[in-house]
Amino acid sequence: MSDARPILIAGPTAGGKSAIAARLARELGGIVINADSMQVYRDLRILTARPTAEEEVRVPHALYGFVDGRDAYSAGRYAADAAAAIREARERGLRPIIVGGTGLYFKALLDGLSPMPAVPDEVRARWRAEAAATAPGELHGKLRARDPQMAERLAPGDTQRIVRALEVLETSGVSLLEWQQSPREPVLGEADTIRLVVSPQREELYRRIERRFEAMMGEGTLDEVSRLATLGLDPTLPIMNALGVRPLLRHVRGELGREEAIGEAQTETRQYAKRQLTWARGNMIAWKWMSEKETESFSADFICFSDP
RNA sequence: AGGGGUGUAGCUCAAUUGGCAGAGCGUCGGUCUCCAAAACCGAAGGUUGGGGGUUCGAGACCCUCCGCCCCUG
Repeated sequence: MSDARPILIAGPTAGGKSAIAARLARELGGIVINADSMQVYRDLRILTARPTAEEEVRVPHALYGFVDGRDAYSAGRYAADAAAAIREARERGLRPIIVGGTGLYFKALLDGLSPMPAVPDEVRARWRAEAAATAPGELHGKLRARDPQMAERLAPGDTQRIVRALEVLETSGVSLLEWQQSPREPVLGEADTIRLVVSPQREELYRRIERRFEAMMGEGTLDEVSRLATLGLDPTLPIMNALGVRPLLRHVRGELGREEAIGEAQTETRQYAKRQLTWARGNMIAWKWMSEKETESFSADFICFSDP
């Protein structure tokens, strides 16, 4: 009998996850399912290191490049989309290989998300506008007045979460804390998965990040960023926060030299990789940690180590 | 070679003209239940180029050596 458990592959950006996922999918008869918050968008294929069209032909892929950059995707939508993708993979007899760098998306799959009210765009927009217009501590004060327990848990400068708490409270009349305490329903049981964290040593990882960004420049990422610029998107949209977008946009506008823009983008990427590793250290303790190199010899006896 | 300038944290620069060596960025660590490539919190880091002198006290003033920059020949 064959093992059909989904394989989850997490780890820092540029660490070599995608290559492993594609190889496993090929060898095990699987489908690569995205777990990356930026690779869901159609725009910026090169900059977000999304698989090429040829790769998607060679091996089945799902949840890549299917969201418009004008939309704000979310962990909640991901949990639903990934559940559907896993279901469909099983119907097609394909083993799910879920790969990506977004820790929260894996958490949403394994722990589930508490049910949350749908916040109307109007409410969300109003609180965000208020957040932008007031001093950082002020918004926290408003939350403390309405929901002291929730305010207690949030740093006064953490505008994003304060806005979230305020919008949920306003639309539902119930504290976000209460919503969060309601039971969560995982998409996948941890025991029914094989989980890998792939990462080279820090120094090697940083070298790879720097090399990869140079390669992206060579592949024409500047063109896709220029194209993005012409869309005139709201700068607060997630796609506009993709690593490298800000410095490259400034370069396209002539506000920043090419080398400086590259340097800033590489720095952003290193910082992100560090955050990913911090997340993984704290949240992926029961995962199998390995470098890309270590994975080269493992696929044959894959089942051995993963099935103690 | 002569003249001028400059040297402070990994980088860019402060230090009320002699009175406790700081900031931003970077680096490192952490938080995190629906924007997570986000948002936020914290920490380390210095023989102030070297040596000598003046002074109760020197990053600052004096001497000297070294490095870098500019001008002149």
